[in-house]
Amino acid sequence: MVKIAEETRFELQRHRMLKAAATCFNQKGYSGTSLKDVANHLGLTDAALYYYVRNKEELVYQCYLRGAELGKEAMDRGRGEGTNGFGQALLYIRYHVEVMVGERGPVAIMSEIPSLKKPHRDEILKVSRQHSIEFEKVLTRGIEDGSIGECNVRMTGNAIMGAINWIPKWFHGDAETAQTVLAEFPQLLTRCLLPVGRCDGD
Amino acid sequence: MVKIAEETRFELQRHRMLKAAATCFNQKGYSGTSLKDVANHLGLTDAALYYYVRNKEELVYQCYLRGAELGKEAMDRGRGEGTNGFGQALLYIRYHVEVMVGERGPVAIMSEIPSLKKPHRDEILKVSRQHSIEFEKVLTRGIEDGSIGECNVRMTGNAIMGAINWIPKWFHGDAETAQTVLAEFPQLLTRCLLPVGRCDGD
DNA sequence: CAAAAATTTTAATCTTGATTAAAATAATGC
DNA sequence: GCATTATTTTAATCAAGATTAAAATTTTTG
Repeated sequence: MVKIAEETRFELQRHRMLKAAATCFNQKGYSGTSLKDVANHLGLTDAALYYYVRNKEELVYQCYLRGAELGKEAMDRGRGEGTNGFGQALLYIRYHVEVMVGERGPVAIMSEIPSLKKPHRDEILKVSRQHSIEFEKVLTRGIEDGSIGECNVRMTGNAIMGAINWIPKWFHGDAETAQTVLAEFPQLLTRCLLPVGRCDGD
Repeated sequence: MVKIAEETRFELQRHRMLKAAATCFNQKGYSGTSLKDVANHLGLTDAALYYYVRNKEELVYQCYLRGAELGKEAMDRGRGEGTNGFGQALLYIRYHVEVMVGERGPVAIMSEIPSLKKPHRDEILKVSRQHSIEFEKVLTRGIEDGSIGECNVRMTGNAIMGAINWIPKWFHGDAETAQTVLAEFPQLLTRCLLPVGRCDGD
C-alpha cells in the first residue's frame, strides 16, 4: 500500500540521487564514479542506492532519461511560446541552457549511451532522435516563415545542440558564469540562424 | 638498438591502436570498450596492447593526446593561413572539422579526462585550455580588425568548440555525411561571428 | 642461415567495485 | 504506543575485465 506521502518521499530521494549521479558523472567521468561516490553525496551507503535502482546501468539510464525529459520540456515550452520559427528556436535554446546551468541541473553528458542495455539504449536513442527532429521542425518552420535564413537544418541542429550538450564539459556550477552563459548563449547560437546574406569569408 | 625502420613499425602499430581505440570509445563508450575490443579491431590479442601502452588509463591518455594534437595542428594551420581574425577562425574550423570527419580521425570524445591519473589529466587539461586560449585570441584579433562582430570570446569559443567536439556523437563515418559536414559546418559556425547588427529576436 | 631483438600469445592471477541477503533502523498508520 | 511498511546498513560474495609472466613466434640483422 504505497501512500502519496511515501511516493513523494521516495521520488524526492530518487530525484536527489539522479542529480548527485549527474554531478558525479560530469565531474569524475563515468568510470571514475563509483556508486559509493554517488551515495556519499547523499550521505548514504552505496547499497542504499539499490533501493532506488536495480543496478548501475539503470542509474545511468535514469540519469539520461531525466536529461532527455528536461530537454524535451524546454523544447515544448519554446515551441509553445515562440511566435515564429526563430522565436521558438531562441526560446528553446534559452530554456535548455537554463536547465544546463541552473538549479534544475546538472544534466549528465550522455557519453555512455552505447553501454546501456538494449531496451534502455533504444529508448534513450529514440527520445534523442525525436528531440533532434523537433528542433529541425522548428528550424524548417523558421525558414518557411522567413525568420530564419536558408540552411541545412540537420547540420544546424547538430551544431546548436552540440554546443548546448557540451556545456557541462566546461561549466562547473558557479553562479556568476551561469549568468554569463544565460546572457550570451541563446543570442550567440541564434545568430547563425539570422536571415542575412551569406559571406564567404576570407 | 632501435632502428629507424622498427621505430616506424612500432609507431605505425601504435597509431593504428590509437585510432582503433578512438573508434571503440566513440562507438561503444568508455565502459563498454574492453582492451579486447580494441585488440580485435587490430587482429590482436588484448595482452598485445601492453606492448604499446602501460595500461588502459594510458591508452585513454594517448588517445586524448592525439586528439589534442590534431586540434592544435588545425589551429596552427588556420592561424598561419588566415589573413584576418575571421579568416583564421574559419580556416581553423575547417581543418578541425576535416580531422573529425576525415581519414585522419576518428578523434575520441574526451569524456573520461577526470579519471585519468593526475599527471596525465593535468597535461590534457593544460593542452585543452591552451587550445581554448588560442581560439579566443583569434576571435579577439577578429574583433579588433573588424572582421568579427563584438562578442564574448569566452562564450563564443565554448559554443563553437562544443559544436565541433560533439561531432563524434552523431557522425558515424559515412563518407557522404562527411562531405555535408565539411561543406556546412565551417560556414554555419562562423555565421555567428559576422559583424552584422544584433537582433533581439522574437 | 643463425642470433638477437621485437612482437604477440597463452594461461593465469588480481583487483575493484558492483551486487546481494539479512539484519537494523526509521517512519507511518491506527 | 504497537504493528507495519519503508529505508538503510552491514558484511559478504561475485564477476568482468585489467594485468602479468613466461613461452612462442615473427622480424630483423649481420
